Amino acid sequence: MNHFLDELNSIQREAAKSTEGPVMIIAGAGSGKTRVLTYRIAHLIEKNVDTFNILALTFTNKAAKEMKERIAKIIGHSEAKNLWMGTFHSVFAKILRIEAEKIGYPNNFTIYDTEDSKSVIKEILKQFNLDDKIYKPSLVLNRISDAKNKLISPQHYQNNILTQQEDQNSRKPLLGQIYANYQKRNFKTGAMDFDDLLYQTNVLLRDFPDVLLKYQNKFRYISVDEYQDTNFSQYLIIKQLAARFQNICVVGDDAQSIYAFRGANIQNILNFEKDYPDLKTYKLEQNYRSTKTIVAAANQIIANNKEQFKKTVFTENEEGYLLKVIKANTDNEEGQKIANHIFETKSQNQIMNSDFAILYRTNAQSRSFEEALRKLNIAYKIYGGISFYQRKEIKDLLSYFRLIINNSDDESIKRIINYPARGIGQTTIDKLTVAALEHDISLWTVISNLKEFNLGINAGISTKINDFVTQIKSFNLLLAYKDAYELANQIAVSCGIVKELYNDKTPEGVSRYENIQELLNGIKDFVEQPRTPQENELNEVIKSVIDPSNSTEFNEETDYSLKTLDEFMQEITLLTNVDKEDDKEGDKVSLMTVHAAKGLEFKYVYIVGLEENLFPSQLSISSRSDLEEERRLFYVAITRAEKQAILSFATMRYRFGNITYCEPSRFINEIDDKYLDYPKENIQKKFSDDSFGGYRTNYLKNNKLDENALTNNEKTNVITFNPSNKKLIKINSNLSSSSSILDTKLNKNLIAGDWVLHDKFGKGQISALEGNWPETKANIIFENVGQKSLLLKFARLNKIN
DNA sequence: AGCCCCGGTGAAGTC
DNA sequence: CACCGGGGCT
Repeated sequence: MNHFLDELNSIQREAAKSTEGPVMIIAGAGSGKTRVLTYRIAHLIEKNVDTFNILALTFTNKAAKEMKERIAKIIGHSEAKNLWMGTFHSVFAKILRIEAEKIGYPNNFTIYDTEDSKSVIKEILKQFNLDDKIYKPSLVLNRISDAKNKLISPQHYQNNILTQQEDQNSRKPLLGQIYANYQKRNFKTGAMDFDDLLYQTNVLLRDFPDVLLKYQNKFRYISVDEYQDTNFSQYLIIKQLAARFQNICVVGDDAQSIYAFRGANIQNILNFEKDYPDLKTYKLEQNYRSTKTIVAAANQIIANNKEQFKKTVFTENEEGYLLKVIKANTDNEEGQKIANHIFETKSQNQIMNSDFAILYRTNAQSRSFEEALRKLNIAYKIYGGISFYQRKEIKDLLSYFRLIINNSDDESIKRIINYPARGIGQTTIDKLTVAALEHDISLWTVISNLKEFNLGINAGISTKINDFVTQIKSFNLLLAYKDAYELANQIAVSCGIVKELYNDKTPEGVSRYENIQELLNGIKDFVEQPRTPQENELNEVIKSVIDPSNSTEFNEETDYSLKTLDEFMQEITLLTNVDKEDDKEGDKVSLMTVHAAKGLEFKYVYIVGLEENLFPSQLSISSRSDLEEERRLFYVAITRAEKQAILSFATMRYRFGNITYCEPSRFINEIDDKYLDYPKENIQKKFSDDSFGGYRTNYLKNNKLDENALTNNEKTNVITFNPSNKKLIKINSNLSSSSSILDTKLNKNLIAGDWVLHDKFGKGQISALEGNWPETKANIIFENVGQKSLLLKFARLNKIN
């Protein structure tokens, strides 16, 4: 039988065998990096490295699970079980559960998701009496998140002149105080948000050298997948842990870094060499996934980026099909054309639905594809969107679980104290919240000692609150003695959620009821799975904490083999929708965002909505580094394809309830014509007189714009009218201030020979005009900067005499 | 306390 | 268009 390393090419094999010291593997798209990483770990184990000493960080928990299974197949299940594998968040959440008390958190701390975090921020804004239109909760949270990912503490933040200046300029001078208050509150309620899982790990490793040493000794061999997507906080954790043995292997592709928006720092990979001068670098450049055409086109796109490692991805696969470009008039027509193309490709080549993927920039684009596929009876599956665990009914029930595990979890109390309705209204909750704030205690302390506070709550409502507290306490006592399924069931029934949803016979109600059942079934599955050794280790720590101290007499009888509800919660809190997906159910076309497609591959890949302001997104266009990230995203999209990539765009689409006109994405133009299959006129005739694809055209009167026929939306948004083709044009209000629209409208009257003054380029003369308004380009010879070609609709010109 | 309707406002990507 | 929050009504 072949040895597993024989399945690798020579560079892959060298990389896999290079186990000692710092290693960086730059892996081009489709170059088999997962395989290398997997075999590298298998090889370590074969060399008798204890699995207990291996840590592998992956991008999703699903990836970790798959890798573990592959390793188990090579070296055996009992061995593989001991490996620590998972995402940064899940691995360090586990370590924090063990060590939490050192940094002042309870071991059973709650993990807040984004919704919880925003709710905390809203409350702080209320307390500080701040306008949530200026301090938008999502913005505030982003700012806090950025700070944490850069390991900037609240104190540090408030003392830093730079951050203070930035916040002054953005009219949000109190952000530092909000940040400090946010951290204080969460500490008090025993809660960590996603960023805390990394931030607090850093605090732990910084302040407790003995803990650092313990984990340095434990994790002697560390590997990090998708290293290009790590942020500073993650970078530092790795650096600290690897400092003693320096057996650190990072794998990544700078060309596929697409998470800068959440703090990922491409410099981590570009600078890795500086941290480890005796680093060994391997470049995996042979692509095994895609055709020559796809690889060539992808290389050409990425070459437009300045910041990158030099590498040459090549393939020995066949030449393959050209990249097909599809033009549609509307978003609906785009859906139809793509669905038809899938239909035809299938019927000609006997291809499975699951060989097709439709990738879009934003989740909101999925609608037209769903409709079109449904019409043709093609099965599809949407990935992403709202995750199972984010659904209201699921979060409601999980909030009961959370509160039972950690009584201090204020967010959960607020969520469920009156759900199902038990007559505890907003006025009452406000009174409770104020009391908690005044005494600097958690909501739970207030409601469980209600009679000690004189809150002016009438006797009837007080009884209801006490009943609620009693119920939670009774579940609390059962936590250590019932398995997760039994207890979850009991809670779901006796809190009234099951009854509430059962009585709701609307389709939504039925679906919610089913979701609750699905959750309970999931818990049953969980209970039936035996624990891994790591889980056992964790379990012992946690059990000692959640066991109520007033019932020590039962300790002897405690059955530690029970899988309890708190364990279940730890297991699922950090699962993402990607992790929960089960790809094996049915043969379906995949619909997902490009981000979600990272790491996947399909025979036929449709990259849709390739329009300026959509892909690349509007928000990226003004900054070079953001635009480069969009380009990497496009690169990721194209390199998912094995046989053919199909690119599509629409010339108009509905956005914000308005018709907007779109231009084809610059990314299409960056691909050489020799790789593309499209009729040339497709691109040129952007504003052709094609049918309107069902959109309204009745705003004309005597061939002129009839203002009265515009919808309110159209009126309030900035709309101009193009007399040459009789169409409405929405000018994006983000891009042009209202004054500049007036200015540039005047440009319409300019003719060759006119002298103009430009804000930046100074004085110049128009030598020629080409194209019809609003696409008119002017060739202008400036006195100081020479010849420029400018689009009149954008250029800020003033005519001079 | 709870429901409904209205209007204002807002869509990138995610652990 | 879709969601959310506020206000008014029951």
